[in-house]
Amino acid sequence: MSGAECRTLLSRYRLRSTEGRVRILDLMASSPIPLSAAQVHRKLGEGRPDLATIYRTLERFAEVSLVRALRFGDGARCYEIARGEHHHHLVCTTCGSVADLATCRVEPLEDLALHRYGFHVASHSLEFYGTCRECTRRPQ
Amino acid sequence: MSGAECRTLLSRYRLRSTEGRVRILDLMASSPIPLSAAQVHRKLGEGRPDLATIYRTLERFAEVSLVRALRFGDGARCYEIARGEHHHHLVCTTCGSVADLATCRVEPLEDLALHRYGFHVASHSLEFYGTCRECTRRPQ
DNA sequence: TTGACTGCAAATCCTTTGCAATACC
DNA sequence: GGTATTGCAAAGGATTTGCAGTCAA
Repeated sequence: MSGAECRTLLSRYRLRSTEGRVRILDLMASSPIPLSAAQVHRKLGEGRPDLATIYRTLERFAEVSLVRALRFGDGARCYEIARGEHHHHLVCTTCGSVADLATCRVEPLEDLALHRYGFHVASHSLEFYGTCRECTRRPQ
Repeated sequence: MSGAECRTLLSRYRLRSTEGRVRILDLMASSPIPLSAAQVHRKLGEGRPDLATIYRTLERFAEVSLVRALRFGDGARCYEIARGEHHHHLVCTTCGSVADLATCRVEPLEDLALHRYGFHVASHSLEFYGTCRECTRRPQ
């Protein structure tokens, strides 16, 4: 995503286009995997934007649904650019890779929750942990 | 669970039966909802066992599968006594209640992960967030 | 111009660790 | 008695906050 495209997108969401926000949005848009605030900070060179600003910015982006907040089993809060459909993740516990699993078939469980418990599901999180193809092939 | 029962259970798992462990196990066994280390500490009166000991103990219990570790969307690590089958949770974002949803039907997704991505699923986490029956009924 | 945004430093919260004292088996 | 376990204090990491200065609209 070019700088101009980032600025357009930001203004569409009524967010001020600062250089920091453009850099963060650009990075998020080009990252194949979800990133934590610390990872964004590292990838942007530890300089500015400030770590605190990165936290605030990612949170702001999540508020307007520019990004989606995730939380994996290790507790790290991560964000991914909110393109495409809601989906789940395949987290490799060996190499740390994260792949998207497009199809979502948890509706039957949501129906069960409603009919048996009277519980209205607003959202859910579903993540899989295991071993990716490459790590399965690779010896040890 | 009585003190004696706790001690029996602990020794069955080859864990020394200290007073602190008995109190923690007793509490976990009687709690209808998962508890964090801080919650255990509070419920046990802020005294002993020490908070650090509670962290170590819950982690130890999880190692031997006396409890299961969970992590909800807010990031708090919680533990629940490991009785019964693997299951998922209905977390009410209004009142904070947590109910168990017994049935688990995510195998089709695990099959998909394997066949389409070559990803071997070892475990998964699935939690639902929404509004429980009581909070739905209750005005505001 | 002015309110949104940022940097910096400090504060919070959650969790872990080192170590000497203690309690269990 | 020997070792696992504990308490206490301190360290560590992630995240938030206060505040004054800065910048986009």
